[in-house]
Amino acid sequence: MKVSMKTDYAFRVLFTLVEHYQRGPIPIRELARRNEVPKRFLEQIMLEMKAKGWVASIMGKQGGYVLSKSPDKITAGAVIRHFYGVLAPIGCVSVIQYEPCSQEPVCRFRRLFLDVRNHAARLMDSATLDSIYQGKPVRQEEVFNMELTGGAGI
Amino acid sequence: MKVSMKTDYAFRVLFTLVEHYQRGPIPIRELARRNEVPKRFLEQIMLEMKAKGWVASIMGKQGGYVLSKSPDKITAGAVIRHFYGVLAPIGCVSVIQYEPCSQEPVCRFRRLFLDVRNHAARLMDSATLDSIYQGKPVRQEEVFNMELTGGAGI
DNA sequence: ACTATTCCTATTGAACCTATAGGGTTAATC
DNA sequence: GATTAACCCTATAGGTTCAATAGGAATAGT
Repeated sequence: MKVSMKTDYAFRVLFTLVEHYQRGPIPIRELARRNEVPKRFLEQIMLEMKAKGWVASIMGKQGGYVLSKSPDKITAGAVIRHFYGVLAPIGCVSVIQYEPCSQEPVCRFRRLFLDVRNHAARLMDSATLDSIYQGKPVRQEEVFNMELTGGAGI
Repeated sequence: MKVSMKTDYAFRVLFTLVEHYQRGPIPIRELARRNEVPKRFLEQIMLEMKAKGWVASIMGKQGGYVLSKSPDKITAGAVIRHFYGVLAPIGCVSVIQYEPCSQEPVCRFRRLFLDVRNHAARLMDSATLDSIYQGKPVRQEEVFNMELTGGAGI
């Protein structure tokens, strides 16, 4: 998959807004500073998120951004799908961006990609900003433990 | 993830070689024709696969490529990891290409990406060319069925 | 010698990603 | 009503990666 910086930045900022849910707007300057995101770049990201209806803006002095939906109504899948475009590893197993392939009738590895896509989709779409926010941050040691206990290196 | 064309082409050709396992070499020209891969591009791919020890070459006239390992000894994970580089959705959950991130101590969505990575790794590394070859090709209808039965669009 | 093949390196063209830039609009505050 | 601090919009630059093409060298069967 390899998620883009835009997706990463979007998530960072969304969680800052979750923390301040219903406690007034936060200006881009502050969102950028806290999450180490280039301010000008973040402007574009915020406009996109506004268009998606995830955040609302208050213009003028003392303005800023607020979360415009309840944190349990925004899924990680929606965010990733918007900023990254598609989660399917290959076009022929994508539902929203299906691409025909001449090899389909004889293709042998499609099943595998379909399984990966389905699991990713299920996880991403059942995770909301709220449920993620409740969960504990993951430390790097757990990644290595995973490796030692059977997970393969990736 | 969005696997590269190189990965796609590599898989196509590998399965052609599986079909002909222990039945003599197949020239690139033929591999390219059958799998609709640009011949010159395939040359590079074959050289990489040779370096990885998956295929062997017979030079000169009547030459070509053969699978050099048993089909149950080559995993989909190995192929994807070589041609795509990394399956982890984000550097901070990658074992083989870990990238530090200043946000790690406060990051809330890492767990999700870690889960996606782990499941993908498990599937990819337990699937061999042989096991995939035994399975039936997947038709597009199944993808849409998945959509209707709860899988989200991706 | 001829021919069909693999081998190696370079380069091109396109697309995408990240970020920056310039200037316009809105509204609170003094 | 001027000032100021914020959002809004479009364009574009610089870098990287991907996909493919190109030219030719090495190898070996006939």
